[in-house]
Amino acid sequence: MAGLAGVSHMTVSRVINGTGPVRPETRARVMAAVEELGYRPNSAARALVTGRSGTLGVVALESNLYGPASTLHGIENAAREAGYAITISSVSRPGRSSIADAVESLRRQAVEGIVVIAPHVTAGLALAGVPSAVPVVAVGGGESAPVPVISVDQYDGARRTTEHLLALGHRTVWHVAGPEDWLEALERERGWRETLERHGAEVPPVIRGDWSPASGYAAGRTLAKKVPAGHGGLDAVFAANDQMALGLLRAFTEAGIGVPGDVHVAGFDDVPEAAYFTPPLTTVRQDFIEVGRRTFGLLTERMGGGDQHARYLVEPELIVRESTGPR
Amino acid sequence: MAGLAGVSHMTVSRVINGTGPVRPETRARVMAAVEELGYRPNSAARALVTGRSGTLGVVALESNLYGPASTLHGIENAAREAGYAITISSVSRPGRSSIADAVESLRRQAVEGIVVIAPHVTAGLALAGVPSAVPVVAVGGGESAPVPVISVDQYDGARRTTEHLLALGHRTVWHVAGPEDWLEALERERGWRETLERHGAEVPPVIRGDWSPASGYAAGRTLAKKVPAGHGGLDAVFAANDQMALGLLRAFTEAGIGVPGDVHVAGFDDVPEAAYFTPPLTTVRQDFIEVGRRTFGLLTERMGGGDQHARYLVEPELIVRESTGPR
DNA sequence: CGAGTGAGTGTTATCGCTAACACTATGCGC
DNA sequence: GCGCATAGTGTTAGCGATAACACTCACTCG
Repeated sequence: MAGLAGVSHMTVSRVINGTGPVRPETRARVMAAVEELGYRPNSAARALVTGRSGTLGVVALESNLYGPASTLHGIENAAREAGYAITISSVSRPGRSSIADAVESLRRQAVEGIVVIAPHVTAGLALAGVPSAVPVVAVGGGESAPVPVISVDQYDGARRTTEHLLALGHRTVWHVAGPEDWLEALERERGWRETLERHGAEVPPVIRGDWSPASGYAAGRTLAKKVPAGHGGLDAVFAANDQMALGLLRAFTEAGIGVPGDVHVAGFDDVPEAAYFTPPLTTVRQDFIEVGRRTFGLLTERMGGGDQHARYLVEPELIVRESTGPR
Repeated sequence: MAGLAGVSHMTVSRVINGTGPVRPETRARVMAAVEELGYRPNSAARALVTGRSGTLGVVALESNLYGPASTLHGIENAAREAGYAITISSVSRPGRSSIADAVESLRRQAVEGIVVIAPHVTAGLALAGVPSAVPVVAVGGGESAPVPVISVDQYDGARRTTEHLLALGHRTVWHVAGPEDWLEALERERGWRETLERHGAEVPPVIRGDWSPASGYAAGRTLAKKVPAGHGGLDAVFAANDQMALGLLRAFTEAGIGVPGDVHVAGFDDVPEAAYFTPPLTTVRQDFIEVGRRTFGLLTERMGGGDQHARYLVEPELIVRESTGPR
């Protein structure tokens, strides 16, 4: 390689990295040789000597859930723009040890920083146990995590939705919550509960689902059976995500309960399908691109020695559609 | 490190990799030192000397589309089980050059093999232009690609669906296709068309969407306007994915056309929501875990010098639900 | 009982690159 | 015309690991 261009390997390095002065004609000769030989610098050797791998690690949940998956895309985007490669360590079942394992395996990959997409309550604990020679930031992670955290303001999204439903004149709002071990589920539930309390509305018992349409469907059947629709009975239901809202809609349809005629329903996430449900679903949109950008920003800051306890909240947006429309 | 354990660095290497004989007590001393120092072998150094990075690259589409995203999970799974790390190079807009770029950037990362999730017609071309010092396999890629290809048998899925609809007594079946530059869309369309022809049914003009619910909705409005429902008019519609089918359902509902009462509708993908659409959707399920496993298998085979032109088809499964149920 | 064997460990070279410094030629200021 | 800066290039060392081989024992075997 250096031979073909008639220069030392050092000059090749300079040309490729754009470091140091090189005479234009020399540069051209080197480039030509690079082209001819299809030369590609060995990233391992470079990483070895510079101590920088140019790679970020992401611990992600292996699921198609809209939120986590979109967050991942947002981060990928930001990292790619900044010239970082991304290696993914996905976790099929989140938990203390699996997250710790994933982080460990990324550290072995010599990543320069780690993003943990950790919507679980256990994630904070897991991160607490991780020695952090490598900078770590969490997305949607626990308050208690000893690392910077970026989240969408789930509480506020739930507050807005609940207030929207109350403003429609309902006595109260039922809630189909997500799993107890998901922070987002807890935050949404808290936002809903405290909003009801603040408005002096009765707080009905929570019905818990697992994010799946099936669990929403089950919740819908329970509600349809237990609570007579309308007239101060079942007026409004806020589901913690759109998939469960879909299950609700299905159950209500089967039970002959009309939406929005008899009941108002709202979801959370604004999946692409939500606008085409029957009826189109009122829901909460989260800006995952922004989340990704912020996350990456915090990570680079952290790599530069920034604050361990930074917190950043992204505001969500309420999207009103027919499912909470006029009757 | 070696000092603390009172051995040479070579013995440490042997303990960590389990190569060569080491006396149990020596091993224990080394392990203790590793533990105490939190020592982690430097992967760059190892990669440099062994020439193996332990990393696979995946070129993926940056989208939440169910198929590609699930395929990615399937591959991650298989790779993780085999102890490979995964680095992702995602492509926001697929095309010849962007795919070539992504492959290039992965090669610079010194990955040992590359999987291209390439549902585009251009992907085959892009791969043709890639010098393959690194083994490459494609998922859902073009027939013409000069690399091994794993796909779900889209043609067969479409055939089964179309035959199912014809068996319900319809004169013909309309088709809402995916974008022309997606191979899967073309295969599904071909399966539909040829099945109609084989049964001597008239082939209505294709309505083309872009996978989105919005495009399905637009298609539904067009159909509802142009073709009177039932009685040898609009009887059955096969949408190339579930999201578009959802749009169809929405449009039909708005137009007062009942499903399955007036029209039968089928989709493709079996997204988790499909069973909870109104009505629950008949669709085609693809086994992405199997696809991932096969893909990884072909890749390792290829890394060992296997056939360049291997092809593997995974059979899909028709899931019948209410949307093509009794009227 | 000497040679051979294999377990257990150390020594050295090397992977491909960049950092650091060394060297040469050219141009500039005074 | 002499020193001195600077452009442009080369030389050398070393990143942290493994491969390959060398070495030392202890033990077996004929």
